Amino acid sequence: MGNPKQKWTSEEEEALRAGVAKHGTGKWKNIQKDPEFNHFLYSRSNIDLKDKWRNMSVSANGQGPREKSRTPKPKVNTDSPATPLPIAQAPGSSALVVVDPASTDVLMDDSSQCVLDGKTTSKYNAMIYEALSTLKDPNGSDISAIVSFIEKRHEVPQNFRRLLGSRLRRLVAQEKLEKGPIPKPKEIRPRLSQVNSYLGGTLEEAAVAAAYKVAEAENKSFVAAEAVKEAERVAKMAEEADAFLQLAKEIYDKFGGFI
DNA sequence: ACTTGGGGTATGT
DNA sequence: ACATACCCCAAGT
Repeated sequence: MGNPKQKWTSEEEEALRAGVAKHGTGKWKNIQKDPEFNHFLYSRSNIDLKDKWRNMSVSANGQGPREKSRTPKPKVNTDSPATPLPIAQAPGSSALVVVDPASTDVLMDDSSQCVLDGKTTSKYNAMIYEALSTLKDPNGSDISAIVSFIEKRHEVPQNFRRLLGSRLRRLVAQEKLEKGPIPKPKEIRPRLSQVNSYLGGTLEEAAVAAAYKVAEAENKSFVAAEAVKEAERVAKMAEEADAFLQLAKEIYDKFGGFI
C-alpha cells in the first residue's frame, strides 16, 4: 500500500556493516543517528537496520535457513561491541595481527579459490594505503619502502613486488594516487568542479556523489591504518565509487570541450 | 525510547 | 512450493 518496497543498496549495506563494527550489534538507533552513516541510512529506521542485519547474517551464514525452533541460543551473548559479523571479523579481531593464509580462509573460504581477483585487488589497495599513510613520506614513498613495509606486516606471494608495481601504476593512472606527496582527498574535489562547471546537468549529482564517496573512503583509510579489516572494506567501497567517477570523467573528456 | 522476536506479504527460483 | 528480502507489529526492557 504505502510502500513500494525499497531495496537496500550496497552503500546502505556497507554503512550498516561499518556501523555495527563501530557500535556493536543492537545499537541500531546509534548507528542510524551517527552522522557518519546517517547520509546513507537516513531513510531507514532502527528497526529496518535490525531486520536487514538479521537478513544479512542469515544469508551470509553457510546454511542456516531461518531456524526458529533450533538453537535457542546457547550463549547469552556478552554484549560487547565485537559481534558475529555476517562477513568479516577475523579470529583475533582487535590486533594488528592479520592475514596469514591459514587463518583468513575462515572468513571467505566458501568462494576463496576462484574469484579472488577482486578481493585480493582490494586487499592490496588497502595495504598500499596503509603503507603510505603510515610511512607518511612527504616526498612520496618509493616502491621498495612500500614493499618492505607490507612484507613486514603481511604474508605476501613471491611476485608481490611485481603485483604491487602494476597496482601502483594503475592507481596513479586513475589519479587515485600521485607520485610525490601522499594522496589527499582534496585532490579529487577540484577536479570534479571542472566537470560540474561544464556539465552542470543531470550527471552533476552522480559525479559529486561518487567523488564524495571516493574522498570519504580514502580519507577513512588513513584513519584506519591500524584497523586493517576496516581498511579492506573501505578499499572495496572506494573501488566501487571509483568506477562511477571514471564514468563521469569519460563523459567529461568527450563533451567537456564543447559544452 | 529502543531493542527484539514473530509474522506478513511480495518476489525470485 | 520454497527461500529470500523487506516491512510491520507487539511485547519486553
